[in-house]
Amino acid sequence: MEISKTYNPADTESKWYQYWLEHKFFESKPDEREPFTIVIPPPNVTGVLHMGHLLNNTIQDVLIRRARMQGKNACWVPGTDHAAIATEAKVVAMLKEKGIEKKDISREEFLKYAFEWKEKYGGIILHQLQKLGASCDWSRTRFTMEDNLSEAVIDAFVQLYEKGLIYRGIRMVNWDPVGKTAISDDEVIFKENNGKLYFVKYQSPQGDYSITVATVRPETILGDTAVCVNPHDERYKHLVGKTVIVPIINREVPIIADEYVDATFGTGALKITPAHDINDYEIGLKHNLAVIDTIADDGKMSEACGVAKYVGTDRFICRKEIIKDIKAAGLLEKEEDYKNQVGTSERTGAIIEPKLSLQWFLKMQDISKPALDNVMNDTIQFHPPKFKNMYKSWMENVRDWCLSRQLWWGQRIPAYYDEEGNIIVAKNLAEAKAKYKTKYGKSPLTPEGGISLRQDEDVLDTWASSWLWPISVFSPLTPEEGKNSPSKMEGAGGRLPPLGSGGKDFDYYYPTSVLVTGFDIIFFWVARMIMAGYEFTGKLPFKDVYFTGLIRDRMGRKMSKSLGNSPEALRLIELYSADGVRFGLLRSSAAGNDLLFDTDVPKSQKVEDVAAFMNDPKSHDSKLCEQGRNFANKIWNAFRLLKGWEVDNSLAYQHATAVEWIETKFNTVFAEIDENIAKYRLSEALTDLYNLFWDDYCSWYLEMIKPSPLTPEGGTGKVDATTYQKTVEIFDKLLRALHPFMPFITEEVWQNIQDRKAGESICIAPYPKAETIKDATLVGKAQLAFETIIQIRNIRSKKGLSPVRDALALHIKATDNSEFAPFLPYILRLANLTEIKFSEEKPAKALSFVVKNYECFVPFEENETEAQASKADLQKELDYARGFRESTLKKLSNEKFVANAKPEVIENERKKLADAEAKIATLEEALKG
RNA sequence: GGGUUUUUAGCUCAGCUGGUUCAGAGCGUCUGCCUUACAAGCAGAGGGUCGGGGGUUCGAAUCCCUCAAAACCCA
Repeated sequence: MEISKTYNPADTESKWYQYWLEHKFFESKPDEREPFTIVIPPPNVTGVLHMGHLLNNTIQDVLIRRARMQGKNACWVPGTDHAAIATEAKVVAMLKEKGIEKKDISREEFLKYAFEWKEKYGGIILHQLQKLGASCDWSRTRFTMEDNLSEAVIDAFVQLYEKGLIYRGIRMVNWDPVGKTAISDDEVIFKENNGKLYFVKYQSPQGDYSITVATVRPETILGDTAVCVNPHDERYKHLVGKTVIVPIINREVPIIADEYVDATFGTGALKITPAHDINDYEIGLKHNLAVIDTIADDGKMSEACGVAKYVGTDRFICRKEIIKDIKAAGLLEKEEDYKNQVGTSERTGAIIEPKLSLQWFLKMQDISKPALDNVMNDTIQFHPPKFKNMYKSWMENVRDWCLSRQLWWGQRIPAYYDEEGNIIVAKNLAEAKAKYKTKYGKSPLTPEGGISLRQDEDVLDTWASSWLWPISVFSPLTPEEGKNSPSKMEGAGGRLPPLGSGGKDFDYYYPTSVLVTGFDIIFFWVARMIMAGYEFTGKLPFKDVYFTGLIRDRMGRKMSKSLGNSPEALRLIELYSADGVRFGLLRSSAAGNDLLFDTDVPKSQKVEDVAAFMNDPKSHDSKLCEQGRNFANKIWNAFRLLKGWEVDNSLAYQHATAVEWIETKFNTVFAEIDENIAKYRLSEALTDLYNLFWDDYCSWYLEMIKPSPLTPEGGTGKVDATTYQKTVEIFDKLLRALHPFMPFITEEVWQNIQDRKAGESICIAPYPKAETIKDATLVGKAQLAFETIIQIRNIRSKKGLSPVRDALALHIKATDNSEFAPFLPYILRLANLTEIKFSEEKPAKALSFVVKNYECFVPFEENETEAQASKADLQKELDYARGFRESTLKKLSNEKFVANAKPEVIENERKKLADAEAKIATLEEALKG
């Protein structure tokens, strides 16, 4: 059968993925083996696969595939999160297209649409992961809004409330006026903004004095309830305690003094708007100021702003209007350009309005304690450890977590209110009623006899689902299983039952082995999962956390939708194959370090430029991925080569030396690879494998043993059976070692390089182990042979000789050939020599070079200039060797060095000195002639 | 403003407990090859006194101090 000259990944990849699924290689059930568990960082259900997912999931796949091959019970749980704000926004937009307004339909109807939307689009990203080769157990796919997982979220809320850790209160929150919901501090992204600083004059009631304040938000003037100065500010001391009139609304407010005010900023006088600035709010509390909320939920001015013509105007339009009016009133002193940081919503991009609102909060003080301690003492290990610092500073200053969101898509807060506003927190209405009765001694009835309990309208933050993910994904799939679970009965760690989970899966898989995620969600998610782990199970959720860096474009910018600078993941896979893309990403990403991806970027962020970029076939060219694709092709061709050989059983075993050398090399390098993976240095491990396969196995080993074509000079064109079998064995081992990194090409070749039984697969074949090395001197001897070969090739290159046609001879000045002996046939062959002669004589006309301490000659007629040049090369080498000898000598003659350095270091120096001296002698000898 | 990190070849980055097998890799560059596995390839070559300065040490890309530049996190 003719085998294609280049590897065609597209068909191969889908074929083998299908095969893996059919044979259920990725499915895991608890058994007696050691588990190795990873839960996927659930991608957003609205999302499509982006570069970050590609990197992150490739890493997880490498770890899980390796564990599976090592015989562990590998379980990788996939799933998605419900992404409250993002999904709700998508569903609202979809409804709008259908002509339906959210406000016109009921909560139940909305949720029906939302689930329909999720069914239709929510699985896209998981499907895309399959293209990447992700070996998830798809039968375990979970979703944060499904019943079991939702139940866990509600359980958690009730438990925490009962422990007194959850409270409801009016607090300043980050209000997203587009999403019309509160969001957490972590979801606010600060962006630089070119604004203006307005200097506005506030006059006294009688007009006998005035004070000028500087503000970037003049529209909030309407909510001002004080002007504040620094108590030490001499300019204003005499005014403290007096009042001024707020422009436009003519409200009389006090001038107060507070250390908070920076006297050097602006005019040193600060207007105080407690309803719309967190710092002003704090000052307001301290000084008992009134709070006037002048901006409505949608970001437009509310009735409370007190000026009829502004009501209903957007806050930014109002800003312009009000400045006009202030100017007209002669109260605007000046305006200056000013750069400041403006908070925007991560999900909707809207500018955040700090706003007072009634929300549910989780007290973080106590719950964060074990989560901090167990990371600092390395019970949970961060890779790389530098992220411990960042984690520590956040955890030590952690603020209470605003849990509620003013949305419908999410788990509805299980809090119930009666007519007087009493609160009952319970899993469901029935339990709430029962609890109510116990607490108040009566049923919560309305005067008409109906049930008066009304459930909170809000839902919980999505992270309140995600933080339970490593626990809740192992919840029983059927209620029956849950009932019989010992954990469910007794509770893990002697605590409360683990949140609607428990069961044999939980007991077996939890804690999970490792979490792989981007460091950008270290606070959102990682920290909270650790908290939840200790709080609800008494155990850590995972032992290791591997943080990936961010993927940036070639200009160093973060890849983002708005910049349009992110290549399409699936297109990259089409262009370079999944193996190629995996290779490209892994090869260049050290743990925790950002990765500059090398595809092109759009000319600008204009829609048409981004579109042109996406349509340009060259826009997705990537050298990184190309290298991966080329590597797959190299493997493919090594396979073709081996397949093309004819085995002759009558031949004796010819290549014992080469085989033993490559085995030694494999074992040496593989020990390093193992160590690198254990330390999560996947990039280094892959580089080692790449070099081992390409340089050692293909470029040296295969060239050594390749049967010479059938020729009159004695080439047989055939290989002996033992060599062939050993060569295939090593190839097989290399494929297995590489499989976790490049699953498809390795499966394809592995299946065809030897006969396989039906249902076999490389993904469950044993992972290689480094074996003990038989002859350690072999690597050194091979090195000597290779250097000799390179020198001769170099001569050919310099003299413009053909590597094939112009055969050369080699004379080595030595009588003892033992160091060369095992590799002589290979030197002869790979350097294309007619003979190798050992003798003390040196030929009259020859080019010379020195390897180790052997003087070598290639008989050759050269003219005077060439001869001079060759001499100069030798002289250069001699100078270097002498310098080298000097530095070693200096060390060894230094008493302090001999006294202080480790014995093996000294020994090594002695050896270096001896080598250098031998080399110098040889070089001097060579130069004499 | 507080904190963390980074600065090594033209570009992007490795370099783990200090010791010339440690000054590396890939890409790019240059030279020569369609040598019957592979031009997605083969064989060679050039290129850096490891940001500046100081210190510790027998010895520093590696540890310490300082300056400069950059990035990120928090406020």
